[in-house]
Amino acid sequence: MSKARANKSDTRQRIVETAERLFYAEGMRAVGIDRIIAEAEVAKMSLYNHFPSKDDLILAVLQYREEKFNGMFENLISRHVSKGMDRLGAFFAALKDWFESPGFRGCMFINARVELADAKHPASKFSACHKERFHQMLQTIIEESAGMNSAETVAPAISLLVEGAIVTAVMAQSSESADVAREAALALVTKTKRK
Amino acid sequence: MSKARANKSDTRQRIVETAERLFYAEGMRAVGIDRIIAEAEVAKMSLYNHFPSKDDLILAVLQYREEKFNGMFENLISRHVSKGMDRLGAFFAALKDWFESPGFRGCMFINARVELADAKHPASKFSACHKERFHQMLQTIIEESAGMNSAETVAPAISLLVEGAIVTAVMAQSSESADVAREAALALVTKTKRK
DNA sequence: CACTGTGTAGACAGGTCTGTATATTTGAGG
DNA sequence: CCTCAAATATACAGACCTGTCTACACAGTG
Repeated sequence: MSKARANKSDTRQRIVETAERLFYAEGMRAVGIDRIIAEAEVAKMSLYNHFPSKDDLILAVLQYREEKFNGMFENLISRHVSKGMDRLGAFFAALKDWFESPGFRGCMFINARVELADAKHPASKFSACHKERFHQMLQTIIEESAGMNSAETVAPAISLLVEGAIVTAVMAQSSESADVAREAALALVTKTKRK
Repeated sequence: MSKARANKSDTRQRIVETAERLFYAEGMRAVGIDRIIAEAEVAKMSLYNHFPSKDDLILAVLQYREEKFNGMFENLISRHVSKGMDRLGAFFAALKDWFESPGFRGCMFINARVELADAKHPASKFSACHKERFHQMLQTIIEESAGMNSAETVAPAISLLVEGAIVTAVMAQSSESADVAREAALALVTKTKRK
């Protein structure tokens, strides 16, 4: 009693959540297994029973991160939408919220791709796929503001603006790139519509 | 004789160039000192005589990288300019050339910032400064195509497009983001001029 | 010639890393 | 109550990492 032993397998979940937090904050190469099990309060063998290797854990962490990030981001967007903002404006407002959130250190999937270096690593491939899904989500939002046809032409450019804003927010340690991206995106949308 | 002993200190230069090549290709955490001295054909003590620690070497490598990159990029731009292209168009053509160059793995300064994680690390600070200088250089080019006044307003947006194109080129392993960025940049310039 | 500065070769210390092995404890279901 | 799956604690192997130390080779200069 009282030791609050892990019931069934929230152990796995605790490992993934702890690793996600540490990997995002300090990088996947910088954080070792011993550190993860210490902070997750889990035995090393428990980790290796759930994940054959650190690479497997990394992949699982990114999968978890995608779900968590999507949920968080949709949440931020709806909050702005419910205040009367259109969805594209709400997207950029959410982007800025994210940049200003404590512990912000850029896009974890970009970071993973950079840190792992190897494009063939499963986690690199997953990160590339995440970006495709993210840009698809953004395109859907753009369609509401720009219409189906013009969205197809401006969406790739706006995706670049967003990726650039993320990177620049990290490099310059400032969230103002979100505003620059929003203004440019709106300019592109109105220009395309007018055509 | 004949061993082709290092005359004076091209030793230091050989260390920096080797480290730059390895760091860019595989990451600064992934490449160890032993690997660098082996490929540079240099004794470990020679390295530690020139650089007190690996962090110092990293900083020196980034300084070297900036000069090398600037030279390479200016070179690519002039080649396109001499074929009759305007400087802004030449910039994006050079960007695409870079993306398609063998061994391309994104912006080394972004990569350094991501890998080091610590914003206060000297190499992180240097990387942030490099980005400022790079964007300033880009703004100067934009001024030629858009005029002084409108350049000030569009340059930050075009910088985001360029950063986004770099990241996307890595993630998608494709150079087409350079074309998307160019088209969007031209659209922003013409729209701003018209106003 | 002797001195000095630079590079070389290689061993080594001390830490950290991933992953394994072992032996034990715990809790839930039949 | 007994069994079995899952978690625990801990030690350990073997690799790799940064950085130091020592002893030596060589070239140029006074």
